[in-house]
Amino acid sequence: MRYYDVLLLRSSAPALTYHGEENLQAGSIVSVPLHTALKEAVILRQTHKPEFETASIASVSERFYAPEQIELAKFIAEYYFSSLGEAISLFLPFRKQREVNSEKLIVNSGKVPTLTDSQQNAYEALMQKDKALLFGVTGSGKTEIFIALMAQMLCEGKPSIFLMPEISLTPQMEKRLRAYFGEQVAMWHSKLTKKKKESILEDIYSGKVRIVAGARSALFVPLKDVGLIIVDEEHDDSYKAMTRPRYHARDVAVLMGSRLGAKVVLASATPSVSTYCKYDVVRLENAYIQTKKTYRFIPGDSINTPILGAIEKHFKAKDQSLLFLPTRGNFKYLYCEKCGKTHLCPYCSVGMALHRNKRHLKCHYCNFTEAIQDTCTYCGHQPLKSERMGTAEAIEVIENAIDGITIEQFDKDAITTPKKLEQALKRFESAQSDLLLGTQMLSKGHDYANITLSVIMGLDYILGLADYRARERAMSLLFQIAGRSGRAKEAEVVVQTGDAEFFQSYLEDYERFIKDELDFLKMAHYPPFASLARILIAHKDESKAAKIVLDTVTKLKAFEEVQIVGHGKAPVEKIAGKYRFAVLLRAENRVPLLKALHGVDRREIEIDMDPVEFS
DNA sequence: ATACTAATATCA
DNA sequence: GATATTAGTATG
Repeated sequence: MRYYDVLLLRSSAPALTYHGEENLQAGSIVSVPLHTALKEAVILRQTHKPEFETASIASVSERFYAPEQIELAKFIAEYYFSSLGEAISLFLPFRKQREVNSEKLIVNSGKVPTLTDSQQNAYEALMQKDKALLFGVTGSGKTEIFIALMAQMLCEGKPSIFLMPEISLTPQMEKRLRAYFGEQVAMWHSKLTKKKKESILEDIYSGKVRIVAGARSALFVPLKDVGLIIVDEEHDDSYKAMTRPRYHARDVAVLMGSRLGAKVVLASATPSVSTYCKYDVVRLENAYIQTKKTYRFIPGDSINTPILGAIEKHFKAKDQSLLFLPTRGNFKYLYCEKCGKTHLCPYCSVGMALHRNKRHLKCHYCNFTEAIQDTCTYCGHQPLKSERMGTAEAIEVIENAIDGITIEQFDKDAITTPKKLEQALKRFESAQSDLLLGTQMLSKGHDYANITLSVIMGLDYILGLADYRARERAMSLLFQIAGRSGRAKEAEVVVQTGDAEFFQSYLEDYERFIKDELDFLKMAHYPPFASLARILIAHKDESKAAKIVLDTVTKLKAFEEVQIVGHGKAPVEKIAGKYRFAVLLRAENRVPLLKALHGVDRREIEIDMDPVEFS
């Protein structure tokens, strides 16, 4: 009889011991009885007979996790503070080879995109490196480079993984990939039906599918001998998982690349400051002649005369426009109408959130609390404002002001399905609507060839968020949205902000912004010059939650290298009857931070390593 | 994670 | 005193 430590899939339980007759390898997927039901589990290791009675393994699946998958899961579990069972469950297992390789011919449609000189240069530079950041503006032709790289990998007999944010809303990438790789491409995301997933897995196992493109979960498909992992739009926060394991797909992709010997290409027109700092940069010069863009900066925080005037002018000229408005978050911030600046925490350089019911301002990092301010610290203007407009209101205001204009609402409320997305885009492309008005969704993926006017509102709001990357987020958004327009025609970009100077100074050079921002982050001790972790506590009993916080903080105080930036009630104090608390930690190096956190009792807390969300 | 067990609250 | 609800903990 053999004894095995097994991990229950999707469970936070520790490894449990079962027995069986068969000689099983680590990674084998089995079915084991627990209490009354059978559960899926993975063999972790063989072990000796324990003191207690063991139950017998019920059955052995023909699927298994490869040793590399288990090793990666171990890293993820340790770094992101999940159980190993939860971490291994991210991966999709391999299947035992049924018969000897049938027809294992490497087929490519043969088509390869013709690269321009600058694309060719970038391609060659990327071929030289194990990992790199491909930095190129929207429309510089990154996709052709990706395709050329994937085609080259196929020639070498190696499959590729292509990650992009929000797959369900980007069907055009599928079209482009299919044009070159046909049936060898599969699109993968978590919302696929079980049946669809099984059919794709079948195609992966058989070797028919050799390129998997999709959202962050596509990183974990069972492709053998992966040669290339591309992370497109690498700056996008949706690569960070918000449920356990709270991994960052971009960072895991880099790790995976080095463990598996795969090339990793991170790409963006507005790369994250951290990525730019950490990896070699391959610049992609502009391939096409950009049409002229004229920027105009206007003050204010609502749909005012200059904005209405601009929209009306383009509408009258039978041209199309786009208007961006950030999604209204849960929190309000005090900002100055005149200079656009948000009232910041004196200790953390992030926006102080307005808690109106409590009649105070609070820093979501360190919990510093002060009275609601009335006067702008920067210019002395008063009073400070907090109300901002939403999409629905904006549409109403514009419809009332401009006779006969048709507005397409382009946000999470209106675009709920891929079908609705397609219809909305179709209406706009066929000029049935004049103005595309929406949120962040506008900045993702789609090009709007005929737009002659982009209006960008609410950047001051983004700038004022309780987030150390608020400036980066605002700047990236401006570049992303401005980049959507002016493809075919000359375009005007109207930017509403009280801090025109800040944005204006970087308009021609995102890279210069990154460099300046790195200086700021270094001074303020934020990533990539420090490591952050957030502890979340939720408990039905408020005093108990507070006690857990205190116990945790007390324990952490013993670690000199770990700074407790702040702790207290979470920005949203109660969700689903549970009182929430949060602790923000910082350390110059991640290792002591990880060490400290592995030392505290983790049963009643959740640890969010490298957090991107602070509210 | 989930099911079981102990502890505690609720009810007639 | 019996039963419902909740909290705590072991699961193999």
